[in-house]
Amino acid sequence: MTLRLYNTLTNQEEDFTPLDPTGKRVTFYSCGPTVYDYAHIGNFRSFLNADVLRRTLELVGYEVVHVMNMTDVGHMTDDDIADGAGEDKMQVAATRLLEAKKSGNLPQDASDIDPTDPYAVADFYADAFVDDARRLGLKLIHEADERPELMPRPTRYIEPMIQLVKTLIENDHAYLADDGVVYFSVQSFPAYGRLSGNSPDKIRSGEGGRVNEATQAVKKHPADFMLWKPDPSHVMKWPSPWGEGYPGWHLECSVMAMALLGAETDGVIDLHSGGEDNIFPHHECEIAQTCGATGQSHFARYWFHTRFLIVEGEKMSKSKGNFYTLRDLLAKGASPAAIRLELIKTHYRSQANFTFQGLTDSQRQIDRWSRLHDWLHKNSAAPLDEPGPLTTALPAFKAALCADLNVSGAIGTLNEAASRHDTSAQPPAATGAHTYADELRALNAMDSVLGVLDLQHQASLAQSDLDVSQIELLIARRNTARTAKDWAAADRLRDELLEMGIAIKDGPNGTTWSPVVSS
RNA sequence: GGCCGAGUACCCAAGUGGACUAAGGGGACGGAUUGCAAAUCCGUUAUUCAUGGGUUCGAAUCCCAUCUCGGCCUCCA
Repeated sequence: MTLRLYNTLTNQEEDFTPLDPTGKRVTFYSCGPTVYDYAHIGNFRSFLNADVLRRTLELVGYEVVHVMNMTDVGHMTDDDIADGAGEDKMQVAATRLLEAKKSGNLPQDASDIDPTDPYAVADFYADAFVDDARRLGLKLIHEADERPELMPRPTRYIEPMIQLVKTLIENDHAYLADDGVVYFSVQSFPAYGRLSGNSPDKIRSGEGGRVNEATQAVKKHPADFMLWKPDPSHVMKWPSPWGEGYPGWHLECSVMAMALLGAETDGVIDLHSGGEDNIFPHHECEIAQTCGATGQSHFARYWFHTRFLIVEGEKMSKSKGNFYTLRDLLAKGASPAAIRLELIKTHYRSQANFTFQGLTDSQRQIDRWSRLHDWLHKNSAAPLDEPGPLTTALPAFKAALCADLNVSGAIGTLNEAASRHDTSAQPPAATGAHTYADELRALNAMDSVLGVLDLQHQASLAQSDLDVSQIELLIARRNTARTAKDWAAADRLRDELLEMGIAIKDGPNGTTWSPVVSS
């Protein structure tokens, strides 16, 4: 089945075919997090969509080499290209950690880090990101346990960055300006603007309100962007032919993608993903740098961008109080599986609205799929006269994903099939050659892309963090009261559990419980 | 000012010219079940797709205009 994907480069949906002559291997680079702070759920929507794309590629039979960087070079808070004004971001992070340490608010796992060491700060947030990403089921994280090079760190690629800058100067794509900074010359690269539509003649310098007048003057064109800035005062700095300083922030992706994925293809890779804000300037500049050095017509052949997430109908911002990290949501009792589903269920090219209602919806959805999974597992030996509904629906599920990752459509086909199984009853009598194990396989194939059932299973194991014995004691006392028909006492115990954040359900096979999510 | 998206039921969200008398989930309502709830199971819930025109035998889907919302135009996923 051919995957159709929207390519930002051409502004249209295209058939996806990899560069690999055998048509099997796909090279995929994702712009990952900056590690100056905890990643928020908007970041994770982008990373999760990349994960869904990667899993879809695998479902249809490709072998994916997926790389995601973790940006640990300390950029500036007002990082306009020329000047790097403002504070060093790594310095800001360090100060934040130092203050937290003084006030005793430092997270448990950070109590022994040295906030004055920028590498330690970066490591701290990088580790936090890996933990978060693991909880949300990013497949890449598990691979990176064995192959850490799949999650490269720019600070370990400074030398090839310097090499790239040298090459660009030799090719007349870059120049050393009067302020000592090396800039890329956008006018030397006619394709500049192809990805974003912001060609040099269309760019209104300073329209975004963030450029520095003084630095614009030394550049040949206002859109020229920094490749190397000498600055001995920067927290993270390295020697270079242009003085001690730091690299331009677009450089890392070009260098690491070429080194890890494009070594045998002259720096050309199949797929590159990021958030919509990466289109310009970040990815535009990556293309210019990379192609300027390789002479190839393409850097990535397909560009995949996820739209922004808004929260409760509004742009997410700290001042509105709707800014959430994964940790914030977990603290409110949301499960990683529900968060994952909530973040992937809206088409990646639509703006998604994250809501607590949606989180509840997603959790219920997952509970139903889990119940179906358990039921199929329990009855896996039972025969079916014909291929079951999930088995029959699997091609339609794949087809939906192949239509530019129509996750909602795919979930629709799954639900339609799922509703044809009555999980509250025994499987109907049959004698055919098919079995419920086939149905289970189909469900698992679908979940290999959605990636929620394993997370849900892990979460139910992790509930042992709660005081289970206390909960079970209260439930036992309540059931004793119920047997004695002491309804008042039973209801009091139920309320008590609810106050602890535990909802209980009396089923035909006894009482079960689950944590309540609060908004 | 330039470029790019979006507006489908109470909410989330598919569908992008003909099997649409518009998927799926949540909610709500009715029924089964229950000490009462919750959960579960069954059923019902948009003659209509922001608005106004147009193209067409046929439009939620194409075109034009209008309104509304969002993003990018050198911090940002």
